[in-house]
Amino acid sequence: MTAPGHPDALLAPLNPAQQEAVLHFQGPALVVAGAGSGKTRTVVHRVAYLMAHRGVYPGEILAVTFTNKAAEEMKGRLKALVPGAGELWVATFHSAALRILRVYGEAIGLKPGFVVYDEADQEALLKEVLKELGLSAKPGPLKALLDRAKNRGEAWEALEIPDYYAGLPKGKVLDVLRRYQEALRAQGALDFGDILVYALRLLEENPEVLAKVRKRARFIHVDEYQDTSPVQYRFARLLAGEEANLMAVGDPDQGIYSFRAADIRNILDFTRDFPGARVYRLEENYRSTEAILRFANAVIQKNRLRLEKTLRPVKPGGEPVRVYAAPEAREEARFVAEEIFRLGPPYERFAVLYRTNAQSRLLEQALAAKGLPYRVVGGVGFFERAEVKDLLAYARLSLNPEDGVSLKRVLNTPPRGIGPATLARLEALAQAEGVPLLGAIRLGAERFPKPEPLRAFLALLDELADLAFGPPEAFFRHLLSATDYLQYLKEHHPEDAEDRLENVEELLRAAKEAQDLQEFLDRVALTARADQDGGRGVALMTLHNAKGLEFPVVFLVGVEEGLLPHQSSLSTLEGLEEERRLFYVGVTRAQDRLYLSYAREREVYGRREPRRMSRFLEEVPEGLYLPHDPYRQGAQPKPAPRAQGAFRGGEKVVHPRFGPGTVVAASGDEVTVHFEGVGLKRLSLKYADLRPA
DNA sequence: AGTGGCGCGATTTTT
DNA sequence: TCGCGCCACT
Repeated sequence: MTAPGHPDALLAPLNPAQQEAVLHFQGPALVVAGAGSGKTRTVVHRVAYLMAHRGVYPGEILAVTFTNKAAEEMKGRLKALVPGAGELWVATFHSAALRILRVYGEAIGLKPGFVVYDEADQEALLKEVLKELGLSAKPGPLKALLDRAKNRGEAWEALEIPDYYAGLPKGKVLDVLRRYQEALRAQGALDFGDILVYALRLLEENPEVLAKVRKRARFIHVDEYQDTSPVQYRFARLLAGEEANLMAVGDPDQGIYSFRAADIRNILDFTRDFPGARVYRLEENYRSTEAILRFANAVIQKNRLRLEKTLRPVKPGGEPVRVYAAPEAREEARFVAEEIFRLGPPYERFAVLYRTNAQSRLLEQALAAKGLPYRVVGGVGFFERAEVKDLLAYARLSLNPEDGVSLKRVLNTPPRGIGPATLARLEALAQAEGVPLLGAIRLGAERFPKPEPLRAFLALLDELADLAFGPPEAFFRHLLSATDYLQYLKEHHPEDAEDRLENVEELLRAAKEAQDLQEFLDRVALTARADQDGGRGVALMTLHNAKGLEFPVVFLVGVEEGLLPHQSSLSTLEGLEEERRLFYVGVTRAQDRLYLSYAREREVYGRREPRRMSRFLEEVPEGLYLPHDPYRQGAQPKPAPRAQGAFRGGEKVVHPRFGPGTVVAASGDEVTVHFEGVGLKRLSLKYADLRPA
């Protein structure tokens, strides 16, 4: 055993390739880390090593993760490993950028109370702009255009827009984009894309700010580097500066965010962009069994745009991958539920992965029908509930009275006699006087024949503004009582008032933990739907949300043409290859057991459509999986749980997870086995699928 | 001001 | 098939 202070303590648990990466000190480095190769572990140990043995202060280290959840996890692991880890800056690109903007944003003209608009707010504002310009077009495609421009850091003019887009001529499209951006600025609001664009501009235009931030980021790690967008790339590169103590970690085979302008060429070209970069390759896979890994390797091999690499299994053997062809989608879902029921608790070990959110419904129904507990990760999020959004809108408005989207949301919620007619008059007044909507309300409170509702509303806002800098919980408590909001919920949503009241309670609980309202709102804005998990039971999620996670048993459903690869991806090779990577990501989430399924018939928009097996599955050599026949398999209780006393001391056995081992002791249902490289494990024969070697 | 009926579009993925 | 927006009606 090595003393904790000794360098070896941080290296000992790692394989040689991981150790090399951990020992990397200065200059650029690329860690090509295959699925399940101990990527996070390596980064965590590298950070710890920098602190413990290279004299780097925690306050000089920045680690960028893909989600807030990943950031929390990394922080937790570091705290357990080294003292002083509390000072580390671990964040997503967006939260890091927002933090910079909160501190230094005034340098580029941002007002202190600026708000962050989420997708729904963004869409609401776009709709307003369209209405204002007298255009009828769908906000969706325009939003996609905005996102693309911002993620790439390009001006509108540089965008490739067809002559007609979203039903509008190109010139009008540009008008909308410009007007939208102007409206954001006027109300002191940033959308998601702006956060990075503004932060980048701030750093580019203000050398003294850049210098300060660089001091907090002398050593930078970027996780999931294959999914960085051009703006994120520039952000990281700018922070890294000449010294370029930048460690990029990722796997080109897992790049699945091109729709967010992520480009796997960022990782493929890393050594060109950062001359002299060292490359470390982690190809040993600790997660999946050999059977799963051989399947995964066969899948990804078909891609052309990639760096050649083959993951090597650490866990030999394993259950064969099973493929179930269901006659139709409901039966597919039933099969999943049945199989989970058969394998039994704990249910946290199961994940059901799918391409589109819409697929979750049948699965939820099937699981519920069997009484199995489940959680949908990243579905309609808590912070997207109407009642929660209402209360948050009041909060944003209290910090930033210019926020028109929030103002309109709460103006008549709960109803207080300021309906559509009044709103129209107010908007006309605002237009005529050239004042913001709130200003028009002030004027209206003087001039309108029925000013009381407006005056009462203004008085409410004043009260709330006074509380906006106090404890968030007190703010919300006052808001609830002043608006009689709970009563409003009970009256207007009698069917599900209980749920909604509970959500309000939950919001109050969350607010209690925040330091102030501003910090609370920022956190809410950047909390991904997938970040709020925590529940128990079978995990249901999209393939995108499954990135970075692992489960003992994985069901990947809807492995069929049109769904995976998705219909919309078929026109380009890049699109198709990204779908294949998505499939690969799903497959490599599985530790011990992997089930794939598809339906021969599925309802699409209420129409029954024939479907067929995904080309990705057809590409895989037949020997790498087993067709699953539920009428033979499912009828039997279990793949032979071994009878008690079936093993004797000294006997050689194989475990699907731990690999080969030797039985040390056996009594009744309990067996103690020594596994090579793992150590002693006590197993229950009822659950462990232990076999004679 | 609030409710109820009807028609149409939606589903790719999300920080 | 379903949820939302729009419109008409009370």
